[in-house]
Amino acid sequence: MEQDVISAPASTQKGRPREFCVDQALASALHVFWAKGYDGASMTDLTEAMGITKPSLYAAFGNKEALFHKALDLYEQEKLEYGRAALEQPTARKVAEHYLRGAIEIHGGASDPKGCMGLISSLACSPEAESIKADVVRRRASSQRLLVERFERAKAEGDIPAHVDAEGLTSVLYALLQGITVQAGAGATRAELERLVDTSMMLWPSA
Amino acid sequence: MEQDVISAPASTQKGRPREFCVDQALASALHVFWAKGYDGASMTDLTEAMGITKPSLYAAFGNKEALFHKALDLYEQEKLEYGRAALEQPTARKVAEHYLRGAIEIHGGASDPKGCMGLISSLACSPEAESIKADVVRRRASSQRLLVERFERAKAEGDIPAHVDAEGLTSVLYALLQGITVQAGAGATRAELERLVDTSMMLWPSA
DNA sequence: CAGGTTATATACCGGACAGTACAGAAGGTG
DNA sequence: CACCTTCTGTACTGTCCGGTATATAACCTG
Repeated sequence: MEQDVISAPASTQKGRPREFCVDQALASALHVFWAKGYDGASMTDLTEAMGITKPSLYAAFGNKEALFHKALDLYEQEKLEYGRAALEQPTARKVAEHYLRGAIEIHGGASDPKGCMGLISSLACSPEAESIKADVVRRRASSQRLLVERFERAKAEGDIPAHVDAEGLTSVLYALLQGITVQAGAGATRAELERLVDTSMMLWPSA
Repeated sequence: MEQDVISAPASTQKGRPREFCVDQALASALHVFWAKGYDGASMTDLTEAMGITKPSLYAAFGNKEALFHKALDLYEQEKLEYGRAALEQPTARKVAEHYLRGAIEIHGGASDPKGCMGLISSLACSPEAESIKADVVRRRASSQRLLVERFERAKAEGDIPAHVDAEGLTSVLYALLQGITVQAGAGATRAELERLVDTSMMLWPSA
């Protein structure tokens, strides 16, 4: 099996062509998972939003869990871009501010569902969704590690006081981030979220 | 109906006496809702933990939603005590620290489930659980208002700088609180949570 | 055209869900 | 004792869940 190793001659499709766009269907699925969480999103919710039937979904994506992981990949690539961009800001203060303002834009915006897809899907925790939670926690830990390293560098560069704990500061920033997504999901207005961020930045340690 | 208005003479029980303690059953239900959230807790989970059968549960508590609201009452009274106690601390800094350390104790402790029952139950959001979410949000808003008033007083008393936004500061403190419960639920150790709080307190505005 | 391959739609599977009908058991009161 | 009331356990309802068997439709190659 899997032996189209070398000389597949641009293999023209065989059999009936698919009638929907996989990427577009995945984007629709992402929207449903984001709004309802993994457990809350039923196969009926998903197929209706994606505009396909269940057998088509299973043929294209495997099963509900595999679909979720692919949707989470897309979410991380497209929607959590601001987190990667934040790391490249010149100072720790600007890193933090970029994170927090980005969170308002993405998790409190008007076009997409409110809140954080990962948080929503990992807090509920049906027994079967334990691997979902584990995936989310693992991804969060890896991006959190990057932030710790960024703050260590900031200490070395002097834009964070030497007595500050880089890991503690990262946990604080993530807590603020999580609080923003929670409050956005609970119906906080954009103005309220901005006051949260403004006040956070006022507390941020100055060089 | 309901006409035991005046002269019920200490009405001795009529009919077969109940074989379980309602308060104890409610405490068991609280534990299940706390661990699994409203949607995640099935009637089977609840009846098994409470040690009673379904008809007994329905007779004593009404239905699943009514049981949840009663469990949430108990949760607020017993487990969120630290929030009320915090308001009585002499300075704003001590109010905040009491809140955050209390959160570690309750939401990151070893005896009870990790995380916040309200947050877990309100983020999932099945269509039917919308009233659950509304209840949690309403309770949160009312306790948040008390905190704003406490910080306004602190500004008047001078232990918060005058330029600080009391509502913003309250949102920040709640965000930290929510972050603590999220991270506790995701498996953070007590030491990690304490570093989070230590760092938060270092950022807290000094008089 | 026939034959192979892949996608589609309908209709179904066993299981779990919240909630309940019913019969019997346990207590009072005459 | 009979009688009424309330609780208890068993067994059931209808609905929704994730996942699939089956038959047919659409495309290729020969």
